[in-house]
Amino acid sequence: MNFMQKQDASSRNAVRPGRPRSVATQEAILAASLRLTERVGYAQLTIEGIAAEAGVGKQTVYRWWPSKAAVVLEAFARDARAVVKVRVTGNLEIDLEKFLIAAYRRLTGPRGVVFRSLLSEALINSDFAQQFYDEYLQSRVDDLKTVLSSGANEAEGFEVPAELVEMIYGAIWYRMATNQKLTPAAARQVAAAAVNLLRET
Amino acid sequence: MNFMQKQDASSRNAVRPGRPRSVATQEAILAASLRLTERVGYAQLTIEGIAAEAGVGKQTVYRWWPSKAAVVLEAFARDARAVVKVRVTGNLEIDLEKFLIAAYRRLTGPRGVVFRSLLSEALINSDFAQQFYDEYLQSRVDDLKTVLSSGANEAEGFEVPAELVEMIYGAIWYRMATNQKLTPAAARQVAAAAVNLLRET
Amino acid sequence: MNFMQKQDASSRNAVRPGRPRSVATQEAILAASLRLTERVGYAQLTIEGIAAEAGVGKQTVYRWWPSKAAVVLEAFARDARAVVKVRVTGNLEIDLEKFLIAAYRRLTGPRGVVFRSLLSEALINSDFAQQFYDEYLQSRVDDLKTVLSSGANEAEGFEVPAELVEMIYGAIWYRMATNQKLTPAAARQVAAAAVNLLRET
Amino acid sequence: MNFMQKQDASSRNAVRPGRPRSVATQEAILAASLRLTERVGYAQLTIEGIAAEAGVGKQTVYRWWPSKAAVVLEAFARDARAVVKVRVTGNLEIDLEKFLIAAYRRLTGPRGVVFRSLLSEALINSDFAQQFYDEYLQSRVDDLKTVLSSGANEAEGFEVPAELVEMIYGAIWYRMATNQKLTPAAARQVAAAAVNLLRET
DNA sequence: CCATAACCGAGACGGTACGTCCGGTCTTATA
DNA sequence: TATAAGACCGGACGTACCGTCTCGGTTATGG
Repeated sequence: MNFMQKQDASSRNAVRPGRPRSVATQEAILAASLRLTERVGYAQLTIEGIAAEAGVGKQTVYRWWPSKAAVVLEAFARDARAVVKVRVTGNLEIDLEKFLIAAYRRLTGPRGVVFRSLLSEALINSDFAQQFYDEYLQSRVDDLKTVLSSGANEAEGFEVPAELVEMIYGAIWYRMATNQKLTPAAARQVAAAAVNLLRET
Repeated sequence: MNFMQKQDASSRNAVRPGRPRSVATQEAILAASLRLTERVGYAQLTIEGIAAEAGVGKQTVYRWWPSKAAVVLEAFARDARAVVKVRVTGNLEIDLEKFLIAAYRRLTGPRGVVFRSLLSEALINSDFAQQFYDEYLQSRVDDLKTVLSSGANEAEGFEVPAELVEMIYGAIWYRMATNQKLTPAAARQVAAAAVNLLRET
Repeated sequence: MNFMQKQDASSRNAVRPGRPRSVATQEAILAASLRLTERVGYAQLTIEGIAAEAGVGKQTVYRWWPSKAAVVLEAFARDARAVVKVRVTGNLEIDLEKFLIAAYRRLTGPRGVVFRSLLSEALINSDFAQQFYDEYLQSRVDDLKTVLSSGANEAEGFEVPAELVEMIYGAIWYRMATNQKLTPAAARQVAAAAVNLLRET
Repeated sequence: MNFMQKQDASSRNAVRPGRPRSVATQEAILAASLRLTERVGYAQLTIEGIAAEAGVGKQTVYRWWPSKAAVVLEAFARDARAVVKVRVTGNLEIDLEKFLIAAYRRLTGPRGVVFRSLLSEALINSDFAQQFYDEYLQSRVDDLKTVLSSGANEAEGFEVPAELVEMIYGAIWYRMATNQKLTPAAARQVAAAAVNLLRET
């Protein structure tokens, strides 16, 4: 769960001597990392800056996270857990379109900047890519698969083809890296294509 | 064309006073930037390192490129121009599969590291995203469209749907950012899905 | 006192949060600056070189001193405080001659190189000239005045004429800037002239 | 004579093939070096700046002078040759006072900045110290000796004591390096002291 | 009158140091 | 033991000049 942090939950939750970890401080750091990423951009984001923004010592950040990417990932994933929702009605066309439009919209605006930052890091740091997948992307993939397989509930043991997920989410990332807006229209086109592909199978 | 450089082609080609730019130096820098990116990774790549590797003064790098991303992009794009080829036989299934397998293979191995670096930068720097598209990606998109539209030559004025390109190339980028190998099998699955979608239209 | 440093004594001696300044580091820097000035000369002296010689980060030098001149002045003045001594017997001729011969000798040899450096800087930087006077020269002027006025103790309220000090010390600086050795003979001649002038008054 | 320049007069005056040295350029460089020294100070003076100010290529400066100190010295000495004058009436008190007041005044104002620069350089560069003496100071010393010995014309073979020159000019340099104004009053006091010393002998 | 040669402006080049920023570690006092 | 503060060593930033070089072009002498 907390493998992004230097000490995992089990050892932290055990009763230990000394002053306990400050939850308020931890949350100040996570909030500051989101705020700063959105304000100045990931390249300009520094651990020093996060600490200052959170009103915290640098050491305190280093004690719990190994890098700025780890801090931002935890902050982003925690935020997503509270936000992302899946509704399935049984009508694949409508469900998928709604799901994708929501996803495209979520990634427009401030949080999109943070997401691009994480994706950017994942591309050049394979350890982080794994953490990014486990901490955040896995859940989104599960969400998508839930939607995609809801229309195929008659066929037991149906498995969503991997390349379909790759192509649907990949299409978002393509637009992100090519300066194109994540419009509802774009979402709709991808949704329609995905439905076509799924019917084919 | 050369807008990645601080001075564009027209003014550089004009007869100007002073010692002319050294071609050997320029090529040493570009070669060094590829070599170093592959060796130490983009995050560890520094202008200072490029200069040292090329046996060149730092200022000389700064004189012609504004950032490490710009150097690497020019080196990568120049290299790609010499390497990427498109063959069209008229058989869409086979042509597309061959095209994608070649693309997947090219992005495995050293050059893939460089490509990820550029993609990584494009995600957090929209100016660079534009340059990346203009200098490199545009051509790849044209290549793909050439292949995709070759099977539809009967229908005049046929236009490849934008989301198709997004989904095909996006699928590659998805695998890149999630630590998955770019296998020929993965390429084949995407190719097959793309053919299905194209037949549908 | 410590106005050569970026933070003055009062605020530094107060209990402040954070890791305190390292005395060992400070002394390594001062020692290195003398060593290097004597070895390579003031023009070739660099902050970078001082830091390297002291085994210290560049920033640590910049944190406490604003320029190489300031470092060298503090090192030189601190050293002088431990070395310069005045003996007064009441016999003006002998006292002055001894005093000047000692001064001439001290400024021959390695420390002379450092002194010339400071003088050189003072001539083209009037802020530094003030600091040089306050931190170092003032004491030497007092020493000289002590010697000069010791023979005139009968006359209460006797004041050494300013131009006398200027001419005595100026004679040293003249020889320094004209490649002439600071010989005991030269010291003796100036001492004799000074005694004559003083008797006249 | 011209040993400050890289090529001496004999070889330059000899008839040689090729385009001859441009006098206008040479004078533009000398004038620019004085102007810039007075404007920005010796520490901020650069060969590059001199070339730009003179509207000249850097190489042209380096072709004729080995360092910025050499340029400034030639410019300053040439200027002084046209300015400094000695008048001797036979009245030592008055002659010396007038001579020193003029010297003090000359070194106040812009040219004083240049003189301090040369003195500053001479203190840390003994080769330059020699050139400074030969090119400029020697003449001033001769001037001073002319004045000092004019009152002693009855005594044949009279030699001005070296330490007297050192003390008189040294007194000026002392004031320069200690941020004190070169006032006529200061000149008068030194003149009076010098006369006393001379009468003594 | 044209070849040869040196000069000149411009500016690229390999370097060195600048003064700053930040990374990651450490050492204080305090909680 | 955690924390805020901040000093520490180290490495890279992007810039300024150094002194050298290589262009096109200019101005002399001499064959």
